Amino acid sequence: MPELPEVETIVRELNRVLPGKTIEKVEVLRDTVLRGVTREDFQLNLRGKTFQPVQRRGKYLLFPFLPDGYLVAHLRMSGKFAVGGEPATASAHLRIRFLLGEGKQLLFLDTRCLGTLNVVEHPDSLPGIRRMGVEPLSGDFTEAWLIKALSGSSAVLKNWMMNQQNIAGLGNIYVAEILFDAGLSPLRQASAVTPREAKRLYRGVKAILEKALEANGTTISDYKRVDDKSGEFQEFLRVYGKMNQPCVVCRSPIARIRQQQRSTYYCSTCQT
DNA sequence: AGCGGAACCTGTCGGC
DNA sequence: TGCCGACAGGTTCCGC
Repeated sequence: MPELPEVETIVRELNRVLPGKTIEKVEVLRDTVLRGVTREDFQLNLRGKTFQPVQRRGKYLLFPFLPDGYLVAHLRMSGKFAVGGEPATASAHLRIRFLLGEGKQLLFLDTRCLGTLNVVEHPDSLPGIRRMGVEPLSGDFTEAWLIKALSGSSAVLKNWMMNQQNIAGLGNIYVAEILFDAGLSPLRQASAVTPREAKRLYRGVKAILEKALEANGTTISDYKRVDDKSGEFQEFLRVYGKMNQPCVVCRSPIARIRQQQRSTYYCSTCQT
């Protein structure tokens, strides 16, 4: 489900309510969302902890606690957070409930149960975070970096963009939209992308992510923000999910192919 | 190194 | 109506 713009939107919304709130009780309704930590340790570690500002790294949410330790969450395909008033929430997909006092609560819901929650001393103890690539909205992400990184890879361009060890936080929707924006075929070899093309790609990454962030992310089927509102970027999608629909630029039908067991949508005329 | 396949789960949709 | 396969904003492990 969520990629960088969705996770960043959720982080911002959690930060409007969570900091300063203290966890009085943790209810685990589904053990399997806990990774590398037992239910007992999870509850013991978090009880009494006070939330600080939430952070994001790639698609991970980081909840730091003082004097040390982090709750680390990954939403995978269908995970969601919700902040509720009264504990009347009777969703069949409620997996973890954090009671915060005064009737307030933080809920973790996940239809498919692929999402994960973890408690660690430091986020880098998780390989997925330790090996995370550059943050595309940070100053570390530059044209020069992208040109060099692409030239040193033997991967196919779509796969390279999806790899979190290269650029952090991109996923199936935004890679499709970025490659369309840049006019580059998802089937290209990364190393064959010219510096001129890499600059287009760089601008595409920035432009698409910034616009998606401004729109609070994309709601296709069930992504919901913390307050249960939807994102609006789906109004701006040009290729993702548009199989056989006319390309907005050249009117030829959008193609769907398979790459790494995922659907890739693109215009074979505009993207070369 | 990088890719395909399978696995982790649940739900929905389209076709027969 | 019911069954069955395909598909879904993700990641990881295994084998070639």
